[in-house]
Amino acid sequence: MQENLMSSDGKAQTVAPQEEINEDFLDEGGIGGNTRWYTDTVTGAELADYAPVKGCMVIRPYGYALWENIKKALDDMIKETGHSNAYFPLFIPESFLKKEAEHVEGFAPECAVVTHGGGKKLEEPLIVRPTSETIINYMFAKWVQSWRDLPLLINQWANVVRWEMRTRLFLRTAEFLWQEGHTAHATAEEAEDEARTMLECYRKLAEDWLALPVLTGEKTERERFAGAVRTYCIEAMMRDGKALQAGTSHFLGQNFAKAFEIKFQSQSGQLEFAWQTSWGVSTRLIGAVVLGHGDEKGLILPPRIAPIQVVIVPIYKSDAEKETVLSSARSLEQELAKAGIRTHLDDRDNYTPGYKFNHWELRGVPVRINIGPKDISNGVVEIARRDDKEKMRGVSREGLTETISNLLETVQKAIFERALKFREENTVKAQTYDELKSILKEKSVFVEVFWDGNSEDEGKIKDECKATIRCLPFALNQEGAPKGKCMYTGRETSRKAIFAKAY
RNA sequence: CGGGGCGUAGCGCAGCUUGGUAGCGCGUCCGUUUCGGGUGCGGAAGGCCGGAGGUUCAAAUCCUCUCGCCCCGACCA
Repeated sequence: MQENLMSSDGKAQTVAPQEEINEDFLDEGGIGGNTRWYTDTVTGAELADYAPVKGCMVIRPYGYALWENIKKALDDMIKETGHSNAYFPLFIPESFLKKEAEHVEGFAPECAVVTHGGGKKLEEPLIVRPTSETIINYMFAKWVQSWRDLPLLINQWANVVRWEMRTRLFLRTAEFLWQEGHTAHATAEEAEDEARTMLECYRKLAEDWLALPVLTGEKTERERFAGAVRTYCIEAMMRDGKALQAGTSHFLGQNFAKAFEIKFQSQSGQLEFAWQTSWGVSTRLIGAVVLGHGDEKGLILPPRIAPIQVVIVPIYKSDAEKETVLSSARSLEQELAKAGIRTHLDDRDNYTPGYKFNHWELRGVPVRINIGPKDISNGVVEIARRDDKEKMRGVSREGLTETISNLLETVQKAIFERALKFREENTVKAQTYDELKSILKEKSVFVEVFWDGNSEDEGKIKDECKATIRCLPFALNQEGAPKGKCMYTGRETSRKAIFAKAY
């Protein structure tokens, strides 16, 4: 915080503790270097607060508004691609989870189990859903008889619970909000297409709305969803060079269909198991926005999802000035709101303008308009951008709505470009394992390598470098991609992987 | 589960070594002054010192036991 004063005893005195965030942000690239910054920013900006239950958080109104905007954007895409929303229960019979071998192995350790209800011990314990494949597929089996019932395209917005050892606000909490899509298809090809289509929705959500460039690709066996045949993902780079998985889409093959007997009679009269997918993104996306764009002053929100896109700060001295300025500010506020711009007028009279500047910067509001007596007499306003801290004085009040709405677009693009440039500058290639090791020892980056190793090799590398294969990017694994030597095994391969430290 | 840290006013902390019944900053409330980058001044409210035992004339402080949270590792969206 730039306003920290050093008192005589050398202790930092904070001017406004509740607004404070740490400065050690980008300098500490290494693991956990910005932990404090992250927590302070999330709580300081009032996105979330710690709940009385370990690992749980309260999503505060400002954070929830952000989630609602993200949710709306994605929900529209989910519906445009033909899916319907539904809701399945929180409780799942324990026996359901056990039906798919890999699935139970993957999730059992982190499940919360309800053993009592109504003062009595339950005959069969209930699992609090960690994900809903089992209960949804149980229902699918009842609903699917014929090829005419397919495809079945369902999505639900829900909360899920995973008993995590180590939690962090938004990034990993015991309970989180998400969307989980579950579909059943007549053919493998169709299910595969579905998985890819939804991954593409996630890419658009991340890039067009959250302004976060992502790598799309496939997970290796080691990182695959428990019960899936193939797992696809979008991976984003945070401002400290670490990777964050921002969404996943799974081709489930017939694994769950067989476990839950989702069978249909095909056009040729054969009884066949359905082919399935599932896909999800969560409130973790909020963490991605915070860590993907934030700076030493706090959040930087992409205009398209920002709960408040424009904040107006009135400046005045006397009561007479106050009247004039506020009435001008109010009419400006209405003008912008009418144009569909999410605008807030900060007319609190118990805070000074300087205080408000910092307040809204911490909260990441993309554009601020300062309006004072001098501006009014000149028919102008002052505009300040959050992303590059640029100030534009004397901007004509005439046509301001259009100016602002263009500016919001500009900012949206600018922060995407900034994030993209950052990722490109922090992506390097390695030819050998030694190279990989020394690169990752230096700093957190994406490392592109030829890869022909197996899960065991991957495990060893994780132990030694703390880094994992984030994905096998589609872009680097196209038909006819060049061949090279696997950095680990030395075998010739055309497969390329991205290694990185991850959240 | 292992390692580390912390529980004292709404928030951030001091006090604990050397026991004597609690203090600072910010915030809050009232008044006044200010307002173009975290205004200044004056006044006020607010705390069974995480919990339970013990030692003592006396415990925030010493001892034992507990509970909780945060951070770091093993698991994960």
